[in-house]
Amino acid sequence: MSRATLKDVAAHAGVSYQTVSNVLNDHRSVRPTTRERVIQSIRMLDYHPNQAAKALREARVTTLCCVFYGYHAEDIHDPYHNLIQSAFILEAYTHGYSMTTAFLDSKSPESLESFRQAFMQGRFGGVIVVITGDTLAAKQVQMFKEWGLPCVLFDNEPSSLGVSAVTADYTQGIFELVNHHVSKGRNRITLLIPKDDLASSAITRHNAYIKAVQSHNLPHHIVFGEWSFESGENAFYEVWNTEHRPDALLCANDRMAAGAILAARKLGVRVPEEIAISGFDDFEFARYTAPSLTTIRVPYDEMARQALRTLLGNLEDSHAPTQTTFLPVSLVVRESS
Amino acid sequence: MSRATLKDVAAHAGVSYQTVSNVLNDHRSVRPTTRERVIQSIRMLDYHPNQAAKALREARVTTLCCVFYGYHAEDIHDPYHNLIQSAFILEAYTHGYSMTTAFLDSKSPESLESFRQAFMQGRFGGVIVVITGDTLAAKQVQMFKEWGLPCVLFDNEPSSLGVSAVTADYTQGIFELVNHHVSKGRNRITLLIPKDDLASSAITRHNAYIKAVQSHNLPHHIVFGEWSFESGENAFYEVWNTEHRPDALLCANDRMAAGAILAARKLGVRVPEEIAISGFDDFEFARYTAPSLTTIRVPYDEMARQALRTLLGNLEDSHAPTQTTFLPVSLVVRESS
DNA sequence: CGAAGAGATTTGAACGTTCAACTATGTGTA
DNA sequence: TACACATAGTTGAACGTTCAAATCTCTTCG
Repeated sequence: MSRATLKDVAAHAGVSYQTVSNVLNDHRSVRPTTRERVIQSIRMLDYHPNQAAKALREARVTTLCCVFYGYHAEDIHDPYHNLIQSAFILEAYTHGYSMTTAFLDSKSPESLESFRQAFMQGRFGGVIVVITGDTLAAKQVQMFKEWGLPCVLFDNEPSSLGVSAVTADYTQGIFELVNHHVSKGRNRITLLIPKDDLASSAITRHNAYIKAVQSHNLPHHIVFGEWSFESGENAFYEVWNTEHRPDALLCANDRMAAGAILAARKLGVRVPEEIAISGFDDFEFARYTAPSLTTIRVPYDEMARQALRTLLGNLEDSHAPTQTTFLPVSLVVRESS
Repeated sequence: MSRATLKDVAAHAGVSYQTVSNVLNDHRSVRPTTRERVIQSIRMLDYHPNQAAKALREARVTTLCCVFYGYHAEDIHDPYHNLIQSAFILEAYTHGYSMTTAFLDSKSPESLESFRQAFMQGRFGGVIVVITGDTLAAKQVQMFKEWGLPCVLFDNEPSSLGVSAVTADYTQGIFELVNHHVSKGRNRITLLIPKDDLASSAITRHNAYIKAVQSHNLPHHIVFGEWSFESGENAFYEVWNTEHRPDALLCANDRMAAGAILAARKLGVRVPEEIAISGFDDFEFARYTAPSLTTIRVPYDEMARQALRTLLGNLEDSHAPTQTTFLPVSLVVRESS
């Protein structure tokens, strides 16, 4: 019933347990015939090396942790987290690692404490940090470094934190989007973006927008929301009834864009005839909206895989240089523009 | 730099390492003054018991695994998985357990093999299995039992598998929904539900629908889809142009209902005047649709917590009786009906 | 044919914890 | 005073693995 150990395999193959270990890690040379015999025994006894013992002896954990910051119950429906998390898990698997998840809130000291405890207990050996809209979180990342917890930032530029990061080329995406709207004859392009809680990825989009419209000698106009569907809906009502009524609304994510499209329909405003609306993410529901949503496809899955590989690199060589990777994004034109 | 161990604490407090262990597990009696001294030392040295060593000695893993079955890349956007997974993680945390995730496909032997390997390596000590639309998966659950892997089924009735399960009272939900439609004067109520890949939760909804309409002496009519938004859209086109044109379309999940609502709008069919449309789940986007969606709220988060507690119960006492828990659901009436 | 040296294999110790058995100390009872 | 006995604390072994050093077994060559 209980699982086979090194010694069981050794006894079965008629060698010492160290020889079995040598075969497994091909550490010291083993005679081919012996190796074959040991491998046979491993198969027959269905032996699998005990991870706990390995971790104890090697002082190396093969579990990683994905940290979601600024994660409230309402955010739970967001495909964003789901998508990247699955990508982490699958990529970790292929490298022989397990993946755990933690939800942190920079305003809750207890959540940080229980996280630290888990780390100190050796439950995971490295983290990928996903910060969405939690500006205080960056300080805690600094703390991770002090703890000696290897760390890679996801979808965030590390500024001066001194940690590696993987993100996408949002500047490129915004430029493509603005160019697209301009090419369709739009010249009153408004940006809808969250005001508070500006994660660095949002700051990047904000700055890129201003540069992009300026490059076409167009005025910039910004209206503020907060990432949610409802906020997109409200922002549309607000922006439609001002002197700045735009002919293109560039929403900083797909959810707000979906809200704006609904608001337009409720007001009887025709999209894209009277106003073009675009999103940012290219989640599944961008195809559901009526009209379907023009947006920027962000390769979150590829970014996640890259982040995981970067983290593994840091684990192997703790003095690896910190690096920031930018992945390209692409414009997806649909009916809404 | 390296972490404090039992011996470090013992040396600091001037006792033997076993005494420290006794304090931590209050196993043998320790004099209050000594206990206090040890606790002080633990604090000062920032000691945290090493999980790997604990797991090795106790042959007990404090990591659980959440298994998603029938999980294809396209399903990744589904709030369903996201929601329950977060609930698992949070509940596990409060009990001192970590949570991993695995994606299995009953048609892929490799995925099963690498999963088994992870289990044999002692990466997790129990699983919660989430099967959506993978009829072969049930056989693999049987296999888990043979491996000695404690297991709880989520959102699925175990039929004769002999494992515990947590699900919701879908029969109640369907009855409430049908009664609601009837109370609004509807008498041609059609069900939209997947045909193949019938997870037991879908079978339950299917049977409940037939009983419910029969209880009102109404005819039953069923049209088949496959859980997705697109399938809901197509099903609406199909059902609208038949002799069986319904005045209420009861969709087996929210996504199909959202698709149906879009299709109705595209055809210029007024909802709910000409036809009522209802969903099942009550995910966030049920509020996004135009009109907003009448649906059944399924307490997935509470179900997840319950499933995790059931699993922990099985772990503590491996001879605990298998039990199936049904949680109540509730009708949420919105504009679409 | 004996010694050197490489190759193959074994033994001992350690990782940090818990369990079992053992020793030392104090407390009440005959 | 001597004894039993609970209480407090200690030491030794084990969990399953890897690393370091030690031993054994061949070749190969002077």
